[in-house]
Amino acid sequence: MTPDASALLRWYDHHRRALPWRSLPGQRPDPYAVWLSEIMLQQTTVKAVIAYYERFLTHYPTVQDLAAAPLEDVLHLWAGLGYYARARNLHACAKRVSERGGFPDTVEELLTLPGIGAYTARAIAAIAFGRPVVPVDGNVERVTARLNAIEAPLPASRPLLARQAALLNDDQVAQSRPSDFAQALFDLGATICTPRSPACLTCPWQTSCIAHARGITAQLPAKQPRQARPTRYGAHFLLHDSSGQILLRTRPPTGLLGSMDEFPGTDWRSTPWTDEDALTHAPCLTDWVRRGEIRHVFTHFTLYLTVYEACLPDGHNAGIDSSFGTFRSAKRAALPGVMKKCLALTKQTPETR
DNA sequence: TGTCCACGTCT
DNA sequence: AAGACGTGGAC
Repeated sequence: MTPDASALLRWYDHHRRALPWRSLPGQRPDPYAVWLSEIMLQQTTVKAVIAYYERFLTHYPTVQDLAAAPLEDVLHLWAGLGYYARARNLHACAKRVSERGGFPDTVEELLTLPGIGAYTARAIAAIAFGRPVVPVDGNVERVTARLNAIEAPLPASRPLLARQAALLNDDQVAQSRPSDFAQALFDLGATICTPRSPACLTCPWQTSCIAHARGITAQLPAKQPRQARPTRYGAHFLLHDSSGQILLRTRPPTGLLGSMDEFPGTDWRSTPWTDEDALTHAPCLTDWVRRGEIRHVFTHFTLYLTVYEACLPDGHNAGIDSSFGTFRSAKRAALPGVMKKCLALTKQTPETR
């Protein structure tokens, strides 16, 4: 049976989270703000997003401002948030939206924009434009799996979960407040129906939850075990010049860390490097100091990097091949988290960064 | 230390 | 259409 949308909305009216991209009750939301927040929230927690969201809005108050900015600047602002294809798509999407004079207000049209898929199209349509659709994110999947006690493991159960989630909308009350209903589902998943130890005692849908009745809430949704993450190894070289700049290069525009900056280094292979072996890939022959090792976990592999550092005496930077990059300010670079970890191992003082 | 969260989109 | 794609925090 369909759970009671009224009960959820009553709960939401009292317990909604105050988030920077949420307009006050009764206020019309800014589609730009909704879109920006939804792109940032893909695969990323609210806590991590808030500071980035505020900085983006300060730098680019409108979608036209964002569209007019160089991609470099956008990537610099995004650096550290991860999944950098989102930033590249964000910029491309801003240009499209700016050209067409605003965001489209239907799921179908939203789906044609870069970086907007099934979830985000529905989230924007519901939250910004009041379309009666249910965006299905990880929260909603979890709520749905529990409400219906769906024991089949993800990802195979995904289509079924999406169909069940759509049924939540078979309720006049839900359809009368699509924006609040969608956000109420997110908040329920984030604060009550949490992955571990859900707070069923205070859940507005407790009485219609089959998993709760059966006592299997914490085990749902079931997941297919993931395969082990392989390990890779590399070495990177942090070379300072006499003016406090550092040797940096920009990665290729697609693929892993696409268009982001990095310190020159070896490739990332499945066997460790010896110092001797790694140093043959250094940008120049000099007194390299081994600063240590960092560990970084990507989605599909774990990476160990050895970090070497050296300072180039005056007037020696001309001898470095351009394939190793150029001397630039690390502060202004678009450094992904893994490169920031390398930088943190160096001996330089914070103000030189 | 290692596992999970974390579907979200694109190719 | 299965795999690529980051990060940080909870436990």
